Amino acid sequence: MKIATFNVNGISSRLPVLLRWLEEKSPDVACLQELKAPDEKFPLQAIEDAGYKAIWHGQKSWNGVAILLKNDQLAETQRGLPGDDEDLQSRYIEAEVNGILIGCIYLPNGNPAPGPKFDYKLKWVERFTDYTQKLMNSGKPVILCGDFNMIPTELDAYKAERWVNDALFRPETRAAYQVLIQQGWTDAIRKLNPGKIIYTYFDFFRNAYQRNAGIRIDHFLLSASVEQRLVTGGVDHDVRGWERPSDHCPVWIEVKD
DNA sequence: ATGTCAAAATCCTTTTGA
Repeated sequence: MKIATFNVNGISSRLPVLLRWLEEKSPDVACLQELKAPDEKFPLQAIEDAGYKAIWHGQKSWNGVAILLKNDQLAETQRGLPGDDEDLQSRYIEAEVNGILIGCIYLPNGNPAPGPKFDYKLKWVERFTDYTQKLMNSGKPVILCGDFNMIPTELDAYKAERWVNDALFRPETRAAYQVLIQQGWTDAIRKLNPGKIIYTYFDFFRNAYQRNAGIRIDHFLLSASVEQRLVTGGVDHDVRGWERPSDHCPVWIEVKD
């Protein structure tokens, strides 16, 4: 089973890229982030025409997440991150596929930092970490994937020293990432490529993609039983070079059935 | 400090978030 994550950066404006990517790479499961569209604007017909069923949690202008499954209906297990009824931002959706819980995450960016957005990010991660501990304790096979907006280590940023004051790489963010990982999750892409420079995001400024000046913020975190089934994985780097692309590359893994 | 992109509001330019 091939599972992918892709921050599409606006599902309406990037629909041609999304459809071409589904056609060319044909993941079984696709977790999408930053739909930037309300529920009623989700392009269900185009996605069904491409051979996928979908669940989605939209939001006007910002955020929004979805999970697509090839040829089959999805069994949704969670919509919205639990733990705060006042948080209305659409940043989490989860489904069970072939016995694996798949959580699709769009973690807050948090810039500018410090400030209220950074405070929200740290609170969100804390709430997320409470929830993922429950998932871990359940003993089920779990995959957490998406745009984490967290640069794990210096290896994961071009000129990391320039990111130290950014919400994606501040000490508080890295510490929160470590707390999460230490619950027992495996960073699949790093596990497959120890020591290798891999980027999943290239901003639109200053030809970042052409200069390979990126960061690695789109992740797959696996519970132990899924890690044992991990076959391979990668980054669809070329997609970032397509016409009118997202600023993120799709990332994917394959696990044994 | 800068840069790009797309969408919404301030409404055909400017502001915003990323």
